[in-house]
Amino acid sequence: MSPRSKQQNAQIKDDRRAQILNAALAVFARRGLAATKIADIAAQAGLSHGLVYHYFPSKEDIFVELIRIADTSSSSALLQAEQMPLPPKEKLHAIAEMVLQSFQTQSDSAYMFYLMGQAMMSDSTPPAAKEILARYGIPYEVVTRIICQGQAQGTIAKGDPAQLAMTFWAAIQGFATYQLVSPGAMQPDVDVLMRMFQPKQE
Amino acid sequence: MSPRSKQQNAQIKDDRRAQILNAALAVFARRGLAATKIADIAAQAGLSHGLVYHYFPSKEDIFVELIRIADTSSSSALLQAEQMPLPPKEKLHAIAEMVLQSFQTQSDSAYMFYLMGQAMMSDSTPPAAKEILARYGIPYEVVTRIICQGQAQGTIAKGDPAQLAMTFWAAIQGFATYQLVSPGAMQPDVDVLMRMFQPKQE
DNA sequence: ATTATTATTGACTGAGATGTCAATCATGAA
DNA sequence: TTCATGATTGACATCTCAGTCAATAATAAT
Repeated sequence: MSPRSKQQNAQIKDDRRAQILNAALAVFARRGLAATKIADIAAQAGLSHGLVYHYFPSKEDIFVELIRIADTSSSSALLQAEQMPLPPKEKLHAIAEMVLQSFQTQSDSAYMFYLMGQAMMSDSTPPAAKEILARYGIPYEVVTRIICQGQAQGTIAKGDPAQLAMTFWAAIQGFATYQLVSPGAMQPDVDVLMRMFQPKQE
Repeated sequence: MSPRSKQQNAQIKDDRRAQILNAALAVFARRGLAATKIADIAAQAGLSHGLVYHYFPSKEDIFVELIRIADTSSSSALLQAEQMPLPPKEKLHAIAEMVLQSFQTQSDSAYMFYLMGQAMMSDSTPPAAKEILARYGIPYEVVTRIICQGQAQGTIAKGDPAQLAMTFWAAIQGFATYQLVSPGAMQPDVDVLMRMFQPKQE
């Protein structure tokens, strides 16, 4: 009666969805949402453009899904990092290292980062994605909290914690961009970045 | 015989060109090249879309012209800054302040910065723009030179100067993005940025 | 083999954007 | 006023691409 089992079909579906999302991430990051044709995504994924519509209702929906994934995965990674049993300064160091490392090893990560930046900037970002991004603040908040703790114990420089956190992420955002422009050209040095938090020495 | 003098026509032409370029800069930065319709630029500039074609052969040509302007103006600003009679560290400080200040006062500047980043990243950047960008390295080289001088006299931390320069510009690139996402929300602190160059203290 | 089910394809349609162009408007010289 | 020049407009032809859909391929149960 049934040619393929439910499970088999579900498996194929999941595989194809992942395949399409992966292809779309690379193409979106490199061309931007508007410049990307469904045919580009299909080609990158190695299937017909009709099939893409079998799995996603539209180009925008793929984009929104990617933003959703980037949001949840980065938020959970940061919340998890916050739990590490380390003093504040070392925790920031570990976070920076983790993020920069991920830019090198899995290019997915730098793509995701860049995609978020793109989506936040652009007026042509789909509203559904804008909504997710409006709520997006976990990584920012985590870093702010850690900075506050470090300041309380004097291991991190004084100054508005939110501003320091913003500077931290702005620099990392810049690194992600750099990494995509010149892949593998130069590994940013975490220690240099961490000097931003160096308290005045007397 | 002549209804308007050559000069008057030249004046109008220059004005319109500038008007269109200004409008295009704002729209390109916010939407990206592909998502921008000629009609958007025309609307922003307050004229018909037909007229845009009277002044520029295509959307891409406008884009390339903007990249050319960004290239020459930023290069000359940096070369000029290099000539300031200041010790290396203070020179870097002055450059950072100049750039960050310009993000606040004339939003043109942040737009230009972001546009360059976008153009470097994107696969859909017109080849002519890519060529300009391939040669683009003056700001980078200037900062590298200043860092070398500072390292020679011990006022700037040791480490690969090119890498430090990259980190410097990556952070500033991040600030430009931040500034466009949340205009006026938070002024990045130049001193925080400058700590990246702080040599180890004993 | 047959068949039911679902994945997969690619020709097709319609929306919308680009780039063209004939007609119109604005201006200052004559 | 009239006229010549060039700026300016908006309707139009053309093209590209998003999204649809009827037809086909693949598969495993029967």
